[in-house]
Amino acid sequence: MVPVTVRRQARGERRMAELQDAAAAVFAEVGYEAATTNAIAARAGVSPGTLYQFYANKEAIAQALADRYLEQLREAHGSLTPEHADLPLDDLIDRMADPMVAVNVANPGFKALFGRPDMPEKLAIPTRNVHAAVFGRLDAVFAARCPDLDAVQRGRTVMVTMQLFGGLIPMIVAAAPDDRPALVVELKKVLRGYLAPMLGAGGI
Amino acid sequence: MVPVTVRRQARGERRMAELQDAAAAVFAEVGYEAATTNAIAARAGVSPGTLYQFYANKEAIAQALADRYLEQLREAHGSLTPEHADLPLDDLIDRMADPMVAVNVANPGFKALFGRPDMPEKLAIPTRNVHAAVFGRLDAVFAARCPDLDAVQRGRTVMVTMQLFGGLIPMIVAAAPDDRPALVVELKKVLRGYLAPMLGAGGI
DNA sequence: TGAAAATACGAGTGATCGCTCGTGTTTGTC
DNA sequence: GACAAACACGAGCGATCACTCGTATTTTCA
Repeated sequence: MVPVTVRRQARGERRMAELQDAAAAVFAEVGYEAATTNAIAARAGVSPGTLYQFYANKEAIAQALADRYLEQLREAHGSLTPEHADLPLDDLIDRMADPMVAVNVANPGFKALFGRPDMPEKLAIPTRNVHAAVFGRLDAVFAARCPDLDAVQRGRTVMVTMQLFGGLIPMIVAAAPDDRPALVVELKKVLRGYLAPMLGAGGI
Repeated sequence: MVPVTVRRQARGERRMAELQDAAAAVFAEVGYEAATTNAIAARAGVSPGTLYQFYANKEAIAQALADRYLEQLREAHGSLTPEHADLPLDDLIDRMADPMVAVNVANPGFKALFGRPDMPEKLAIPTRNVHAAVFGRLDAVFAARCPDLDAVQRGRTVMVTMQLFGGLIPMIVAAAPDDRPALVVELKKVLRGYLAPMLGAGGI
């Protein structure tokens, strides 16, 4: 029952968004594997059959969610381009960290989709897209800031930087809202301590 | 079919170890959720019924594995105590990082058991034990090194340090063996960059 | 207005998987 | 050698869950 091409009505578009919201909520609560498609449909106030009217299978919903996340990240990172490479390191770190934290806090469901050690292969594809997009951005900025750094070491640095986010952001998201600012400060300390020797003072 | 007290024979002890090995292998390959008890039994060259002769359920095997991990970590961290608090920071970092990396590389199955965002509640218990053990060790060392640091900030520092391991070690384990040394260097750069301002030069 | 397309329903199906149980085999003890 | 306890087997039970399908309703558009 996978409609190859369907002329969606406005109602259909709305349902798809509602189903994505429901999926995000359920994923956030019980994780991806334990989330049942029937629970997602129920959460959206819809029958199981209706869910499958719009999404071919469970993975397809997760992919839609991952794409939405990618979009949000792209927007949020709009102020992080090679042109900003000469800003003081603290500013650069703010422009990396703050949107990342904001998007993750606003979308608790996504922690269930990313950074999982064991993911169905199909889900790994949108995950890699997000990864690649972030990697590309950081790599471009680092390259602009340090043209002399060789590509291999730069790649390692970008990879490690991304893993630092991957390691610390779940902690920040899981923390009580009152505790988050202090943890964000720690995140930035980590980034500054790691990046300062390589990216130098830059700008100022 | 849960034997409350059983006089294990040598054969039984051997089987239990074989089942733990098989579980570690299967967990490493497909992750915890996707691992079937029948697959674990088959991997150990044993029938499903035999598996349940020794372990009450799937969680119980995971717990046994987690306990084994905790034991290995304890041994590996033997040279990290408050008495070593005055060593140069680089030495201290070596004593934290090297055993951590070694144990994780030697036990690829455990990455499926720890650092998961969504874990069955029962499995969270041995996970917390490991967490608490590592936390206690680091906290004691940091406290000995910086008696003036207030407990709240020290706790945050320990927590962040642990998350740094949690974020970077999977990357190191997943990397080709030839690439690992360079990544361990990066891990230590991260730790040094973050901890140096707080833990100071110490010792030397 | 009427028919086609899109949306919606929800009981049901097939497959999977954790776990059991009746039965047979090996090991330890007297 | 005899008896009990531990070990081992593997077909299959019960529950869960992704997904289907026949049918009913709403929307679109000529």
